[in-house]
Amino acid sequence: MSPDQQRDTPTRRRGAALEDAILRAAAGELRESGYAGMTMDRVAQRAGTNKNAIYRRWPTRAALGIAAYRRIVDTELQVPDTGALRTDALALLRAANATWSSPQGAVLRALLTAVGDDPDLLTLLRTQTGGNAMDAAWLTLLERAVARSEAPPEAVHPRVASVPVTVLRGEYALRGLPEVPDDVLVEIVEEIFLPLVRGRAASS
Amino acid sequence: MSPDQQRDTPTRRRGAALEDAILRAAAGELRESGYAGMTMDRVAQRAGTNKNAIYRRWPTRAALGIAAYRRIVDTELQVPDTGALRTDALALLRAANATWSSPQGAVLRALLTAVGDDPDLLTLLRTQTGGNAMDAAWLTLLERAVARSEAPPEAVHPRVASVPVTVLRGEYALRGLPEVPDDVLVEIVEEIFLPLVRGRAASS
DNA sequence: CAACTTAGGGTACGGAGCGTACCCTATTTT
DNA sequence: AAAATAGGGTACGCTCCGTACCCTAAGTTG
Repeated sequence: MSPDQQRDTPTRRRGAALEDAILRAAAGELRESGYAGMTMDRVAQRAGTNKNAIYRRWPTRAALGIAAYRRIVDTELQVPDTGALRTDALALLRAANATWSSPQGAVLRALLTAVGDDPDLLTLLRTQTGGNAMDAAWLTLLERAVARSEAPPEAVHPRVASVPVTVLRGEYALRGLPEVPDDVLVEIVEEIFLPLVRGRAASS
Repeated sequence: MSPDQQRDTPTRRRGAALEDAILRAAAGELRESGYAGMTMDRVAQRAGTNKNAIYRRWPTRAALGIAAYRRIVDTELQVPDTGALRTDALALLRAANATWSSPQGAVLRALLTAVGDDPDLLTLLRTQTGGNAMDAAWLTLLERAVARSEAPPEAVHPRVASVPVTVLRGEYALRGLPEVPDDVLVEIVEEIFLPLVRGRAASS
């Protein structure tokens, strides 16, 4: 709740400077109090401005939340390259799980449910979040496995690539939140992902 | 918003009768206005009672919503038996999709997001909803396929059984709500489920 | 049958929080 | 210098959850 902005100077911020201050404040609230705690009034106060300035830029709280979320994402997901598909997949799935179980992940999940009925915001969130980067990572994983003849070429398929993360997300959605234990990750890789890859060999 | 209860008789309902009236009213609201429209005040008014009587029985709106949801579920999911795994799976997945895309499914999804951070309510919802029945259905599907030697015995596994529905749910979660088109269902079965079943043949 | 206990009913309220409306003032543009 | 634009301050309306009182009907007990 620290001011985050020195309003000493009676100079009135405008445009980009103000927008930046708002986003910084919103991101701070997200970090400290989660999405539920990111109140419009609090954000306004923390940014040293008022709700007018916010609503002039974002039509709704959820939109602001998504915009602010970018600021707390430490992106730069790097694709593991351990030399074997199994260990690569496990590493990537662990990375995903770490993200989802972090406080940051809690914010993300809250955002997801908050915009669950607005397709536009939903796709916006997905593009900003790098959920697409995740899929891309799994695809390169698969390509490498194919190059090592560890997997059939037919395994390089977007649906296949998205399965592990989807199942992991399912765990979060159905069970409560705490965190998905590591043996579940192993199970996803060994009981689902690897058999799936293998099974696409003699396919159409 | 029709009274749903004749309060002509000054006879004051108690216990089970009242509880039933409340649940009926809540279910009616769910049907007509969805979970968002299921206001405690409206339920109370519609049941011809007041919020006291409700809160004496359910601690929170979400709990009432879950209890009322049972009433609008037309359960009795029957396991398809077409003679082939592919068509069985497709039929079952279509049934699941029909449920999820119906207004009833919208209520269910709203409930899911509403209780997303309460593990207790979450499991309560899952047991009442028959999400478990779904898994069981997929398992019998697999068992029949094994009996026809259409699938290896190792394919009968809870994780395998839950994959198609999980992926379907993922479609709803990531894309907006409207409805998942049929070719996606076909894709899930052909590109994921069947290869997965096949791939578990020479497994551990 | 009278006294007592329990549970409903009526109603009002506190508290959040979103989104909006006004009106004034500092900046920027013309 | 005048006009247009965008911030700031502040107060509201509105919805809705959950709670608090206080009164009364229905059951329960002696």
